Amino acid sequence: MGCCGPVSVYTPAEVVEETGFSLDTLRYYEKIGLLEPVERNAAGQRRFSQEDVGWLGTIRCLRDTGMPIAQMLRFAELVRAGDHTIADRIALLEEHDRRVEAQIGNLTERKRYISDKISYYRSVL
Amino acid sequence: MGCCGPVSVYTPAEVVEETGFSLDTLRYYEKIGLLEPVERNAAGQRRFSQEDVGWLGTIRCLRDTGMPIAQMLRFAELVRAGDHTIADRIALLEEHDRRVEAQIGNLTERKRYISDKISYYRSVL
DNA sequence: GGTTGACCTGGAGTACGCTCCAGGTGGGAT
DNA sequence: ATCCCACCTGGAGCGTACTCCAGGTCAACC
Repeated sequence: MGCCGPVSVYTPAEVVEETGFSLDTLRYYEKIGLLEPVERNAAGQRRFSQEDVGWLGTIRCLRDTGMPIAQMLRFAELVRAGDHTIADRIALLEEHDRRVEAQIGNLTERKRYISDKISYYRSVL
Repeated sequence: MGCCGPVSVYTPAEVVEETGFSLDTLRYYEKIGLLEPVERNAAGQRRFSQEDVGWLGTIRCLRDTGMPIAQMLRFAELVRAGDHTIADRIALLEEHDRRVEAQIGNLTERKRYISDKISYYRSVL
């Protein structure tokens, strides 16, 4: 924020708490470049920025909707490359959005089959 | 069916076509017991029954809604064990049904976040 | 009756996404 | 000062669900 205010910084434990990712997963994400190299304190321990935590929120959303890591990596690269990639980011997210929609449709349909099966079993009892 | 009519029988290729599972997957499912030992012709080649194909349809539905193989195996065992397991089958399917519902809810919520992100990016362009 | 292609088996390998471990350092409360 | 616990690294291991392969057999059509 300002030049003098305390910039919010998170310890690994805090980020685990806030994002729901395990510490191992956070290190893994950093290792593969899904997370940019995280700041360290004098002892070499990670100190995550507010921005890191926000980005992890995005990651969480994409992961939970089934985006493979490889594609998240591509998205991360677009984000890092700057504003001229915004159209590409939109394209990527729109494609993903369509896949999520398809997933929801699929699940909804399959759920009907399961419910029917349950009804059938109930009728047999 | 009758004692003399042709019982419908499917070659591996036909089952692949109808179920969308690969031949390797079908063999794998048989190996782990998700499919009961499939009938063979004189040469040892599989000849799937109508029942097998129907069961594979159920498997497809459960798989596509994210049921792990271990749980499908438990379900398969219940089915094989006979009618006295129907209450257990209902319980299993109901629990799965709730998970599917939760999945749909989750996806729907996440999808909103993604759509919002797209809108944001659009507004920036 | 010869060729092509579907199918067979057992077992190894792959892809993905973490998760765990050993061995070690540093911070911070008492 | 001491102790404990969080954290560090590099690398190995794991769980899930297939997928592929080599080497071989049979069927079916020309």
